[in-house]
Amino acid sequence: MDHPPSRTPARVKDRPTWLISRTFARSSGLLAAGFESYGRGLRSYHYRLLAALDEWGPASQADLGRGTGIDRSDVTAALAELESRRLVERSVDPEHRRRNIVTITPAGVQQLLELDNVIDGIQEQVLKPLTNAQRRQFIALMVKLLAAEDESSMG
Amino acid sequence: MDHPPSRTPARVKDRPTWLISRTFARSSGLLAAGFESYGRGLRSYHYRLLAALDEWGPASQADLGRGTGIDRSDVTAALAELESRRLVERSVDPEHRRRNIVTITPAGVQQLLELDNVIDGIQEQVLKPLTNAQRRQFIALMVKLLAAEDESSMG
DNA sequence: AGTCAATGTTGGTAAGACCAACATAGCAAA
DNA sequence: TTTGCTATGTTGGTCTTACCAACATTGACT
Repeated sequence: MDHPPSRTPARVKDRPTWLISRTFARSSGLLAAGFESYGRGLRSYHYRLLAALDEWGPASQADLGRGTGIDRSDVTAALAELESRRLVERSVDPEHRRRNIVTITPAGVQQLLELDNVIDGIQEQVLKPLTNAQRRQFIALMVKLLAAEDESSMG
Repeated sequence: MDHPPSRTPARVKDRPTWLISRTFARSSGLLAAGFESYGRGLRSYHYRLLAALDEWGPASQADLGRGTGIDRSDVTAALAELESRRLVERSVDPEHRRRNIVTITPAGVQQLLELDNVIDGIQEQVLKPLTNAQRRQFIALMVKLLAAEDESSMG
């Protein structure tokens, strides 16, 4: 899943960028293991797309891409896989025949709920070393760290 | 560099694993931009290897791999690039002719110092939204989060 | 001497995040 | 209305990080 260094150079090991990358490696390793075991071959793109469809209702592929931050071409590929598993349906928008309307199916909703459970369990594993107060702090700090990004992407 | 989602599904956006992945995207984006502008074509593998050589002295490729957490095959490739830039030298270990002894050159040390400056500047950019106290908290929380991993990799 | 582990190398894979180019569809300005 | 721009979905790439498998060679242990 991940080969952590056994010592790590001193100039590297306390730098925030390094800690962030190790934290990400740990988190994404656990996530990958979870998808591997319980995700039926789906990955994070699929999960994000199912979640977006469930929460925002039917949407075009371009809108899904913009909403989830996934590139149009990757949306196409991921939706093809979801469609082949009958988790979503694609139909041509009658008002704009170039556009597809993507809808989540009942089976897709079911799959999404299962993935929700798996992913919730992984949050717990990732944060296990922290107390509840520390978890809240950690989350709040990341939200603050990312607020600038959100603002800039609004414009 | 990174296409942040414009909305992000609710079930995704507050999960720690998501925040961690966005934080990493931001951090590694800034890092990549820094390497792009000032790194003369080097990337993080090169930096980690130079740092390891500078701090621990000459080492075999296998030791470098274990010490830095970089796979043997990736060490080979990265060292070849460093060698072609005369930032490291490789010579056969007389006591074990299968093994290479890798040494950082003065030019390599020089390059490492330049990269140090670039990377230090990026720490500042990454943490900019946080106060000093928050930065310390954030770092401490990640260290705690990763402590378990370090223990397990010792055994 | 024979087996086994370590070393460096080649070549491959996978996910995530990108980009360029294309045909088609609709819109808007000329 | 024709021309030109933009949006859409699709195909087919690239790149980085992180892996794994296989191989010949080398040395060490039995």
